[in-house]
Amino acid sequence: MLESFAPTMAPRVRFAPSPTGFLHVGSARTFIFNWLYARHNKGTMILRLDDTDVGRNTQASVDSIFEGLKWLNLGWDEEYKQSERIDLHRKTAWAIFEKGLAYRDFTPAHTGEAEKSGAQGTWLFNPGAREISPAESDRRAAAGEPFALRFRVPHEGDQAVRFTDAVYGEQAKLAADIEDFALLRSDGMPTYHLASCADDADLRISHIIRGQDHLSNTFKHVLIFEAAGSRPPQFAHLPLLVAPDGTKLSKRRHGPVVSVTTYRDAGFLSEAFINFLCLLGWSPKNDRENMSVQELTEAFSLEGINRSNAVVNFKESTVAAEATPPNVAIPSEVRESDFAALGFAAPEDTFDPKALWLNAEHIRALPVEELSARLLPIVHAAGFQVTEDKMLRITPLIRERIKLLRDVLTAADFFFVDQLPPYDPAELIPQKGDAAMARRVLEKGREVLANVEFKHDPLDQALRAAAQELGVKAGQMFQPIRVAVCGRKNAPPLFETLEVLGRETTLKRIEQALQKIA
RNA sequence: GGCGCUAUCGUCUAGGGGUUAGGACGGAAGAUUCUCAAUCUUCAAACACGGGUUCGAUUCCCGUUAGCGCUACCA
Repeated sequence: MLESFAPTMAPRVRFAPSPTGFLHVGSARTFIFNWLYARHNKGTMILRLDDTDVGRNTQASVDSIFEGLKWLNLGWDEEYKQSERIDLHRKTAWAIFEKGLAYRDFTPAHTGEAEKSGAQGTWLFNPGAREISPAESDRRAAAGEPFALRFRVPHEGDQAVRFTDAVYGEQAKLAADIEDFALLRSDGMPTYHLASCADDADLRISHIIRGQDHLSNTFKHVLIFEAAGSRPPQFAHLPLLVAPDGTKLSKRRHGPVVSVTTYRDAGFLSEAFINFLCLLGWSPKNDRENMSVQELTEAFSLEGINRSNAVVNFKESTVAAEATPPNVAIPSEVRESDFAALGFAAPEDTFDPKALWLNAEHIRALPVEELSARLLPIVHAAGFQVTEDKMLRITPLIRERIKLLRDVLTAADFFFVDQLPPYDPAELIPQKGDAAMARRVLEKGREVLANVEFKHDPLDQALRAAAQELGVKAGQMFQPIRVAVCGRKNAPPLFETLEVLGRETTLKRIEQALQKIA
């Protein structure tokens, strides 16, 4: 082959969402795989808005897509809008018509959904439409009669349309089984198939990496490319992302967990989210799982993509499915905080456990300064006043205790507030102890902590010595103090915590605890 | 209905004519520890079913079943 002597060209790939809904996780994964392929091969990443369906496009969808992509923070090299390229699409369609490979169909468009489900057998073309003579076709068109332009699929004989998919291998389908699909609608607007192929050819797309739901459409696309005189690009179809019940992801059925911004708002790190999505339908084949974007880029290849659908294992919120009337659309700006109101479970148990684990891993891998900087705005947004410096000292204490960035709010709350929220005084009572012991421990603690230096080692020594003096175990000494200063039993290590809290706050909270059990 | 695609632990996956079918998440148990978390150790858990081919199939072929996709003048 001649091509084999030519230097291999840098690939050009595209992500082509249609703005008819928010950016969902499946689309995000398609974007990521395209991006990874482009970067791995030093190619070009193109973003193209496939907005030819004017009736269903919304600005809100466009915004949602950009919002989601912006969070992913991967970027792209070129950007196009299909709606600005309609002349090209029409030109392509009429060129195909001129070659005799398309014809005008004056049959009125199917109106209802009636035909869809009841369709028995295969519909290939509208009766009579193919046979209209060129002269009559021209005459009726000139008379202003509306028509759709259809591709004249060669149904006679047993010729097959073929292509090789990088993931699914050799594909062939009898042309006789392919219907005469539309190129131009009766309003003159291009259909998805035509616009997509015309643009792919014009933008010199070398690899089309997209969802498997397009696998059977690809036969039509090959027909269009060939009719337009272009060589079809390399195709690579991705297995679909499905819900735990096996059905495709849908916001109405599955709630906000399918929207990219939900992950962002819940406190996912975009790099963890990307990592998670990459592991769905692709494998580096060396048992690596926790990977940075850099590592993913290096490891990515089309060969690692597998063929069966992958389940995003979030918790099915059946309550919501039943409680939410099916005809009530959930607004796209639904936030994690509204989950409960809508009947969805709390975020920590709705997300795929693996996504949560990866996020925790990525959080721990972040340098303290960076994690702290990411946490700060969340804390501020929640209405707490914390200095950058204090946050920097809190961060190491919670970074192994949070799975989502937002967990900072529950893991470190006692550092932020002046007055601890009310807690059960019974919590102050240590293991195998009683209220009297709790009181003795707190009184001793108050005495010791009034003088000791508020640094880890001196605190450690002083409190342990105090425990010995009182004849209680170290744990019995620490627990009442921990609850007194944190308001709960489960908290970061005591000495580090006291160090950050400082003497004044510590003593004040011990005093309050003492009053609680008085 | 037609056409296409898919089938390994609960989930994501590795593997491949002969393996104790590997890893990870999640689960269970234990160790460690001032609680929680993290960490470490251990355990349970899978080749959808039926036919071939073969000395031998989870792996190759066919069928069945199931799931998914397409079957629009949606994308």
